[in-house]
Amino acid sequence: MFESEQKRIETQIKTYCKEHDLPVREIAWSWIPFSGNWGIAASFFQLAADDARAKGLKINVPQRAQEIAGSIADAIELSEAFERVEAVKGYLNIYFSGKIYAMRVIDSVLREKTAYGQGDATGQRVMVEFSQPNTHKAFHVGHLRNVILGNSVCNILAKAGNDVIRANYLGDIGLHVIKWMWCYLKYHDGEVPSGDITRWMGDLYAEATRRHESEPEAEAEIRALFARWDQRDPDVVALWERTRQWSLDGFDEIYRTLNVKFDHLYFESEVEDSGKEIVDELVAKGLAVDERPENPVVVKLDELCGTKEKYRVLVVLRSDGTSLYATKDLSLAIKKFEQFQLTRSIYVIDVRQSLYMQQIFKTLELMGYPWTKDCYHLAYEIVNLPGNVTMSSRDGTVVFLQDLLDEATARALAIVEEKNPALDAETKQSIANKVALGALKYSMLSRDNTKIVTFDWDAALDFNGQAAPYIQYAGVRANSILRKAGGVVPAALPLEYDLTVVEIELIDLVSRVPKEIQRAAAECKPLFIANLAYDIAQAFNNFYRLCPVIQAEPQVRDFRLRLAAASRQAIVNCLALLGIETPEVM
RNA sequence: GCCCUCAUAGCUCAAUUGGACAGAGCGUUUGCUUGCGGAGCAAAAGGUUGGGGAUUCGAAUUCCUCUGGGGGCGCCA
Repeated sequence: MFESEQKRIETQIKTYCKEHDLPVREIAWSWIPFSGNWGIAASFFQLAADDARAKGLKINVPQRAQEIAGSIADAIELSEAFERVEAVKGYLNIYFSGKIYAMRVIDSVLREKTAYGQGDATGQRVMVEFSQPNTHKAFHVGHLRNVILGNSVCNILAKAGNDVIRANYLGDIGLHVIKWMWCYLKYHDGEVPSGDITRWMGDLYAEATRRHESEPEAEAEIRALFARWDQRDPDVVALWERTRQWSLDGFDEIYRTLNVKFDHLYFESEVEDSGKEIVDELVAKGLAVDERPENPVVVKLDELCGTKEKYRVLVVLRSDGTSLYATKDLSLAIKKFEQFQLTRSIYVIDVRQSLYMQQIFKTLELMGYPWTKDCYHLAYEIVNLPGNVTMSSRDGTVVFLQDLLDEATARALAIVEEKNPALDAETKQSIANKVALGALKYSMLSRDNTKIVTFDWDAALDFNGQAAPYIQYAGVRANSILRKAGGVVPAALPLEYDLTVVEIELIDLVSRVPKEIQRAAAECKPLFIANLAYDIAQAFNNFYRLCPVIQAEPQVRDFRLRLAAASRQAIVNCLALLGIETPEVM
């Protein structure tokens, strides 16, 4: 908001240091705590310590830092954008001119609207691969975190100024698909899915797994079917195409419900053949060892890298010549960069794949691809059930996505009925969807990627406290004020009264949106945005309680209307980055 | 055995990336609606940041070590 003025002050400080024989260093600005007034702060401890070291002096650092801050405070000349400067406990605090700052923040939010927070174009093209569901399998709450996180990271990266390609990589072939088809042919031939497609597919997969374990002849039959697939037996291929489509239709439905879109779809089946060529190349280059048919084709990474028990061994092809996950992933990585000229490739995959991802990247590096340094595994922890039980479609310990969504929406709808009985049914349903989905998404995005989420029905369906509905509600309240005031946001106007502390805090938080977006993008952490959205909502509720808007005198009223509109916009923008919609009423 | 990861209020999590008094929600206790929407607000109680050491003017944050959870480690994905 005050970048140019800030630069000028930095120059002044550096000049002062030069003139007074002090070390010159970059100034790291931070916010001033204890809000009430706002501005920027820089500490001088480091500078004081460096100075003492350089001159061989023994000093009390905090005291010396305070002296330096004090004399800089005296020497500095402020433009009218700043109100005052003071030295406190070794910090130099420079307070913005409240009125100018407040106007700038609100004006820019209302001018830019949904684009508020949009960063300058970085020229970077980033592909984010996420979701990666397997066809012929269930889609449960454990898969939800990936989709929600990946989607939000895409939103944030794009908002930060990157050209983002949203990619999905579907596991449409492999042993699990063959197993599914075996069970289908033997026990369900001719059946078609009804109702919830994904669940139907998932149930059949669970049955296949059960039968595979209990029926002695299963193993041989499944292997025979795999062989027919490998020969591209037309009947098997036709069945595969038909059943695969069922899953894809089911996934489309889920993505539509979650409001998630992809720019590009990759299928495992399309990189299988090229993957096998990569394996040949690896063997030819001496990077992989082919000991078939006794052993599979492996890349002995530790031997190649001179490391011990770090990268282990990557198996790239089965001894019978069929492909593995790694076969296809190597090929896919190359395809991505060639196809889209990426500057960065992000894989949103759970933390259990960390070693595997390192192996893939290392192998590609050994093959000589210079872009492997631009590949990044965004690891997140999994969603467990209470008692540290991992969700597993095989063991039937899953919470189905649809069940969760239905339950959440039903509860949200009941509350809307209670709060807003006059609304028409369609509006109520739409609000319930936004609230329920918001609550689920927020609960997964408001904690660090490295933290395990323990799924708990009550926690997932709690609409109170630090949760999306609280934030949405703040936006709705702002909307309500604006509606009552005639639905028109007043044009920009000069600020003619002294702001209260709560207004200042609110404006301060609203002003942080662009910087937090950059920070969240740099670290792929939607958490930062989730926290900020909550802080803004909380500050808005304070404002709502303490600062009358509609009954205020005209000039105050108009400014506060603008502040309410800006607050709502900031909330809407932040929630949008998390993939959460803000309703008009709720 | 090797590697990764987590440990902060009774519970679930934050903490501007090494800075100013470690903050929220839930739960507990006590209050607040002829006032712009109570899915809200205010107050109280709750902490030796798992233990120990090191670096630093300064450590929840970095390093070492120990303890305790979770995960991964040659033909699953």
